[in-house]
Amino acid sequence: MSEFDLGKFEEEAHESWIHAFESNPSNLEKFYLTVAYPYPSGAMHVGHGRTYIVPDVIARFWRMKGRQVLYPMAFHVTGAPVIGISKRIANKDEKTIRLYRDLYKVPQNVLDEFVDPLTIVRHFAGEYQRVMTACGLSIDWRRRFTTVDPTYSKFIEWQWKHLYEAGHVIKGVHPVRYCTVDENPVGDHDLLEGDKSEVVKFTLVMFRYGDSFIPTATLRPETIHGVTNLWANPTVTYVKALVDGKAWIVSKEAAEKLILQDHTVEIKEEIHGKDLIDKKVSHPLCGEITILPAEFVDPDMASGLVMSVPAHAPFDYIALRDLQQAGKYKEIKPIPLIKVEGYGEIPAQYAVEKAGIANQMDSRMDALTQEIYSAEFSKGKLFEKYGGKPVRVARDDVAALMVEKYDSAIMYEFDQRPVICRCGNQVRVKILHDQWFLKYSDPAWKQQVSDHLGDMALVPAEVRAEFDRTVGWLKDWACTRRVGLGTRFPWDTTQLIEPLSDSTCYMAYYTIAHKIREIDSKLLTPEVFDYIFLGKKSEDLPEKKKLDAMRAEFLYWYPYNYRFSAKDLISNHLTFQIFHHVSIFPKDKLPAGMVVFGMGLLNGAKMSSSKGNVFLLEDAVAEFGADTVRMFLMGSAEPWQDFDWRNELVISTKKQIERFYATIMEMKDANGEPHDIDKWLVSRLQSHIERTTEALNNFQTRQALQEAWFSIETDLKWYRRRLPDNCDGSRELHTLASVWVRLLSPFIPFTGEHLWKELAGEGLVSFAPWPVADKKLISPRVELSEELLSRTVEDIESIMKIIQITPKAITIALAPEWKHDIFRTIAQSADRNTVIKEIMKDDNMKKRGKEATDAARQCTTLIHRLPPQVVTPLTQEPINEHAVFEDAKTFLEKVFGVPVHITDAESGVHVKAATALPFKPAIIIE
RNA sequence: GCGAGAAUACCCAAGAGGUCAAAGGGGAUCGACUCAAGAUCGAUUCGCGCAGGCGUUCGCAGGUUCGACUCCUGCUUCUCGCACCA
Repeated sequence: MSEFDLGKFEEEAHESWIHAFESNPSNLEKFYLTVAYPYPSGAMHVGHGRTYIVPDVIARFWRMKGRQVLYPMAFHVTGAPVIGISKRIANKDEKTIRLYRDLYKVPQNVLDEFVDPLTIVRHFAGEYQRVMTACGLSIDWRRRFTTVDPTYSKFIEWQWKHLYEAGHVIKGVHPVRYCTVDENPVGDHDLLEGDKSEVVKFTLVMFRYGDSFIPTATLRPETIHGVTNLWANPTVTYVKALVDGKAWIVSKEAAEKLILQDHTVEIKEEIHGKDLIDKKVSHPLCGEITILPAEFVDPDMASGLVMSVPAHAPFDYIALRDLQQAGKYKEIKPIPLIKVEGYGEIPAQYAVEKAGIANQMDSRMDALTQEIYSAEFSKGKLFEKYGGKPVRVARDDVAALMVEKYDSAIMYEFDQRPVICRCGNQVRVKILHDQWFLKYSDPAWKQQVSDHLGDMALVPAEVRAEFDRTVGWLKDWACTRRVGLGTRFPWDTTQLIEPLSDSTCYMAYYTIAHKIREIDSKLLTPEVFDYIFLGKKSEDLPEKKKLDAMRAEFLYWYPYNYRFSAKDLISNHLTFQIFHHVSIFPKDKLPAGMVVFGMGLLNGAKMSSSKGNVFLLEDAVAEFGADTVRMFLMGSAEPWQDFDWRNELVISTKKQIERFYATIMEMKDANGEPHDIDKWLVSRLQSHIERTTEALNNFQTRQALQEAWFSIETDLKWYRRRLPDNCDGSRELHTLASVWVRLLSPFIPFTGEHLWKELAGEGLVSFAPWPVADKKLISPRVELSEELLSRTVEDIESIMKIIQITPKAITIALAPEWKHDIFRTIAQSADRNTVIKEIMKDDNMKKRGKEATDAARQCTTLIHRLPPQVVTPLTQEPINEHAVFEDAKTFLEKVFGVPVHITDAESGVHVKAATALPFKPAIIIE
């Protein structure tokens, strides 16, 4: 007998699996599943393990169910992260080098090569494939590709041609967060501070000041009619600069910002803030006004100068009031221009006084400003003399008018500051030109996506709401980049296609990936792909025979059945791919389903490579064995739940596999004659088969393991207890072993292959037929009898525990026939309130009086407590309780070590016998 | 802040109005087998009970119902997402 040695099983299986999972179109029905391809910039940890093992278990399950299964894998290497990594390594960044050298265990000579970004992804792509293979993933590796392969780029170009022609790709101008030191846009994850900041759009209202303009930044251009003065900060240094050839006065900071926002700026002279105070300025829409001093004016906020509307802005109101209380500028009065219900004549005054705010420093000022702003925007209306329009309309109208006729410009600014880049520099808003977008905001496109989403199978069902919301929420997506790896953008080859945007239809590419390599990428025109994927014929197609083969391959496999991914991708990748599919592919080739995963924890904390809180998958496989890792990951939570990796729990998983191995080895040679209890074991096995199958149909790996592993094990324990003395298991055990190995082999395929060979199974267990429950072998009678017996044993045990006497004998007294009648009547009756009356009408029962009503009440309680799958068959055809206990008498005596008597309750043995009920005999321990 | 989901005994977790003191697993404790350890098997794991029972529980506070772990409302806490990033 061979020893349990996972390492050896792995070696054997790998040998037999070479090329085994390469999958081609056939007569069988297909099952195509994909998983989000990895970006290989580091080593795999156990969290990655689950991402790829769940689909593998499902793939193996469907393969055994007789489907032609395709599970492909590729590597996403486009984008910028790896560029940053190589730069950091080139700059000898200690932290990065430590991560790669010590945690990921990259040999020094390889690490030296990492100054080239492509080397990094090539190295780790190789590592990924090696570790994935070690985990037993049944991947068709012939189809492997990377997203920088020339043929893949051709595929992307084809795809984008279609998106462009459909009007989904548009060119625009876009304000972005920009670091002037890095000379690059910065994403949220690159920010040290201000990661919640948003870019807001200010209108610069241009006041005339001598030969210059003073631009004041506002979000409320419609309030121009209520401007009473400007605010300048007397402590700040302003500059006079030629902006696009015109003289502007702005803060120093603003001058720098304007350069990034499409203006030419030439600074002429500095002007001290205090020199602006009391100067006159004018604007055609409000006439001549004065510049007043205010320290709240922030030079780093937009232009550094603001207009004052004391009637509608609490800050302006208070600042003016403070000055007036000091006896200055008494002649200035707030000019209201917006009517808003519930805020009196002058809303800012009303709100400030109502809140009892004493001065500018009050902490409630921001909230108050926000309140007035919202109230006026949603409910406010301009006075008739200013046009009478609602604020929400007037705002845009006035802004447009100002830009058109009164020299106004737009200035972008953050809604909060500071915003600091990872490099420590202040982040600015920069306007990017020639920025291209995918027009996800297009309502018609959204509608197509929503419609298809409704037809898709989403697992678990709860994620549907999040998908729906994402489709509604998506705005235009900037889809070109200036740095990184990737495919050139066809309409501006200085730019690259953004890495999420090149990963939306590659599931279709898998179907042809191994064949398209044979064609020179220069020949891969859009017409070639039109033919392969859309069946569009055109003249002069190259390599027609090969194209036909690819077309056939695509038609066979597509659409994919299920896509697997972690839930954090719902709001981008998973939704994007539906957008792209509905735009390019015909209806019958659209994605069929998705399975969304939960996240992984390590010892209760989030896994994070940068924090060092990772356990490498390769180390886990080496330490515990691939099957252990697989079974642990599948059994610790359902795929969509978060899971937690804990080494001490993994160890006990390994013991379980070992126990399974020992049990199968023990059963494989069993060949005794079947006993009564075998019928029970076989009957139970059928429902375990059914339930395991059902669970895997629904991707419930944990539930499936529960059924296929623990339920069967529990049954076997009872079986062994019930086996007569000196009896070995029967030949039925051999059948059970064969079924059991197959049920578990999607989870533990290495052990599965080994045991399958031990059982003399045909071929590989990976391709063995999935067990099917045989209804004929299910015997409810037998199961019910065992249920009665085991319940009674439990009862006896629980009584013995309490009474603490050493029993000399046990008597089991069975309920008389008339109690069975009552039990049946109650179980079958619809109305439990009147059923007792019904029963008592019977003369036979009347005679028994209280005894009968008591029995009826007890039966009612009992029926409530028994599961319906017990009650229903009992009412249809009662089991012969006497026979059950007589047959099990030897067993009972063995268990309890005392003589067991079986008798009828009414034979007068004991007063306690009166408590006997159907399915619940009275127990007398003496 | 906004959107989506979650909260069950020592831990993980099943549970979709009466089958619930609540499956299963883990851990722990006790016992059996062993010279011993490991493995395996059995028992216990909310409290109280010398007869199969009773009492109190499923984040917190209310509500609906004859009856709620399950439905509704509010609150608290946690996870994920909120974009130009894989």
